[in-house]
Amino acid sequence: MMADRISAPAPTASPGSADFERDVHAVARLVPEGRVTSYGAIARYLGAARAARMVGWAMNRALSADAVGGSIPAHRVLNRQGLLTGRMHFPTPTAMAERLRAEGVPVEQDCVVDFAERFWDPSTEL
DNA sequence: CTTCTGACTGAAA
DNA sequence: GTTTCAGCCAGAA
Repeated sequence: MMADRISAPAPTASPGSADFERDVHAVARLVPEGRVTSYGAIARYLGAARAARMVGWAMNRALSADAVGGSIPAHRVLNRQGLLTGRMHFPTPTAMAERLRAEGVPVEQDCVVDFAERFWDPSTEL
Protein backbone atom coordinates (compact mmCIF):
# COMPACT_ATOMS: atom_id res chain seq x y z
CA MET A 1 0.00 0.00 0.00
CA MET A 2 0.93 3.50 0.03
CA ALA A 3 2.40 2.94 -3.39
CA ASP A 4 1.57 6.52 -4.11
CA ARG A 5 4.88 6.83 -5.86
CA ILE A 6 6.52 9.52 -3.83
CA SER A 7 8.32 10.62 -6.95
CA ALA A 8 11.11 8.22 -6.19
CA PRO A 9 14.01 9.69 -8.15
CA ALA A 10 15.94 7.45 -10.46
CA PRO A 11 19.49 6.75 -9.28
CA THR A 12 20.55 6.55 -12.90
CA ALA A 13 20.49 10.28 -13.34
CA SER A 14 23.96 11.73 -13.65
CA PRO A 15 25.08 15.25 -12.76
CA GLY A 16 24.37 17.69 -15.52
CA SER A 17 21.44 15.68 -16.67
CA ALA A 18 18.00 17.23 -16.63
CA ASP A 19 16.77 14.25 -14.64
CA PHE A 20 19.36 14.91 -12.00
CA GLU A 21 18.13 18.41 -11.38
CA ARG A 22 14.56 17.16 -11.38
CA ASP A 23 15.44 14.51 -8.82
CA VAL A 24 17.13 17.05 -6.60
CA HIS A 25 14.00 19.15 -6.62
CA ALA A 26 11.90 16.07 -5.99
CA VAL A 27 13.89 15.06 -2.92
CA ALA A 28 13.94 18.62 -1.63
CA ARG A 29 10.17 18.65 -1.78
CA LEU A 30 10.06 15.38 0.15
CA VAL A 31 11.90 16.89 3.08
CA PRO A 32 9.37 17.02 5.95
CA GLU A 33 8.58 20.32 7.56
CA GLY A 34 10.81 21.01 10.51
CA ARG A 35 13.48 18.73 9.09
CA VAL A 36 16.66 19.50 7.20
CA THR A 37 18.99 17.63 4.91
CA SER A 38 22.38 18.13 3.34
CA TYR A 39 23.56 18.47 -0.23
CA GLY A 40 25.74 15.40 0.12
CA ALA A 41 22.81 13.33 1.40
CA ILE A 42 20.75 14.18 -1.65
CA ALA A 43 23.69 13.73 -3.98
CA ARG A 44 24.46 10.36 -2.49
CA TYR A 45 20.86 9.30 -2.73
CA LEU A 46 20.93 10.15 -6.40
CA GLY A 47 24.10 8.15 -6.84
CA ALA A 48 26.37 11.16 -7.16
CA ALA A 49 27.93 11.47 -3.74
CA ARG A 50 30.64 13.65 -5.23
CA ALA A 51 28.22 15.95 -6.95
CA ALA A 52 27.11 17.75 -3.84
CA ARG A 53 28.05 21.01 -5.52
CA MET A 54 25.82 20.20 -8.45
CA VAL A 55 22.97 19.72 -5.99
CA GLY A 56 23.56 23.20 -4.71
CA TRP A 57 23.60 24.49 -8.25
CA ALA A 58 20.37 22.69 -9.00
CA MET A 59 18.79 24.29 -5.93
CA ASN A 60 19.99 27.65 -7.12
CA ARG A 61 18.06 27.10 -10.32
CA ALA A 62 15.12 25.99 -8.21
CA LEU A 63 14.92 29.45 -6.73
CA SER A 64 15.65 31.23 -9.95
CA ALA A 65 13.40 29.05 -12.06
CA ASP A 66 11.06 28.97 -9.11
CA ALA A 67 9.87 25.65 -10.41
CA VAL A 68 6.23 25.15 -9.57
CA GLY A 69 6.21 28.48 -7.82
CA GLY A 70 8.52 28.09 -4.88
CA SER A 71 7.23 24.69 -3.93
CA ILE A 72 10.81 23.69 -3.35
CA PRO A 73 11.88 24.17 0.28
CA ALA A 74 15.45 25.06 -0.53
CA HIS A 75 15.76 26.47 2.96
CA ARG A 76 15.70 22.92 4.30
CA VAL A 77 18.84 22.03 2.44
CA LEU A 78 22.03 22.86 4.30
CA ASN A 79 25.60 21.76 4.21
CA ARG A 80 27.01 18.93 6.27
CA GLN A 81 27.69 21.26 9.17
CA GLY A 82 24.09 22.39 9.36
CA LEU A 83 25.19 25.80 8.23
CA LEU A 84 22.93 27.93 6.06
CA THR A 85 25.49 28.26 3.34
CA GLY A 86 22.88 29.13 0.75
CA ARG A 87 21.31 32.00 2.64
CA MET A 88 23.13 34.52 0.46
CA HIS A 89 21.36 33.20 -2.60
CA PHE A 90 17.91 33.79 -1.19
CA PRO A 91 15.91 36.92 -1.91
CA THR A 92 17.16 38.13 1.42
CA PRO A 93 20.08 36.81 3.48
CA THR A 94 17.72 36.22 6.36
CA ALA A 95 14.91 34.56 4.40
CA MET A 96 16.42 31.12 4.87
CA ALA A 97 16.82 31.40 8.62
CA GLU A 98 13.44 33.04 9.07
CA ARG A 99 11.82 30.32 7.03
CA LEU A 100 13.37 27.57 9.13
CA ARG A 101 12.36 29.26 12.36
CA ALA A 102 8.82 29.55 11.04
CA GLU A 103 8.83 25.77 10.71
CA GLY A 104 10.08 25.27 14.22
CA VAL A 105 13.74 24.93 13.40
CA PRO A 106 15.87 27.00 15.76
CA VAL A 107 18.65 28.80 13.97
CA GLU A 108 21.50 30.66 15.55
CA GLN A 109 24.26 32.46 13.75
CA ASP A 110 23.13 30.93 10.48
CA CYS A 111 23.49 27.47 11.97
CA VAL A 112 20.70 24.99 12.70
CA VAL A 113 20.51 23.92 16.32
CA ASP A 114 20.43 20.16 16.90
CA PHE A 115 21.19 19.65 13.27
CA ALA A 116 21.87 15.95 13.87
CA GLU A 117 18.35 15.49 15.22
CA ARG A 118 16.78 17.56 12.50
CA PHE A 119 18.77 15.81 9.83
CA TRP A 120 16.68 13.96 7.27
CA ASP A 121 18.55 11.46 5.13
CA PRO A 122 16.64 10.37 2.00
CA SER A 123 18.69 7.21 1.82
CA THR A 124 17.59 6.32 5.34
CA GLU A 125 14.21 7.95 5.80
CA LEU A 126 13.10 7.49 2.24
C1' DC B 1 40.92 28.04 -25.59
C1' DT B 2 42.57 28.42 -20.23
C1' DT B 3 41.62 29.64 -15.47
C1' DC B 4 38.98 30.45 -11.32
C1' DT B 5 35.25 30.19 -8.46
C1' DG B 6 31.48 27.89 -6.33
C1' DA B 7 24.50 26.60 -1.93
C1' DC B 8 30.18 20.55 -0.88
C1' DT B 9 32.59 16.68 1.16
C1' DG B 10 36.12 13.71 2.80
C1' DA B 11 40.72 12.91 3.87
C1' DA B 12 45.19 14.38 5.34
C1' DA B 13 48.38 17.32 8.19
C1' DG C 1 40.69 19.61 18.35
C1' DT C 2 41.48 22.87 13.97
C1' DT C 3 43.28 23.82 9.45
C1' DT C 4 44.56 22.70 4.68
C1' DC C 5 44.43 20.05 0.39
C1' DA C 6 42.41 17.62 -3.22
C1' DG C 7 38.31 15.85 -5.94
C1' DC C 8 34.16 16.71 -8.13
C1' DC C 9 31.26 19.05 -12.21
C1' DA C 10 29.40 23.16 -14.14
C1' DG C 11 29.24 27.98 -15.30
C1' DA C 12 31.37 32.60 -15.90
C1' DA C 13 35.41 35.74 -17.17
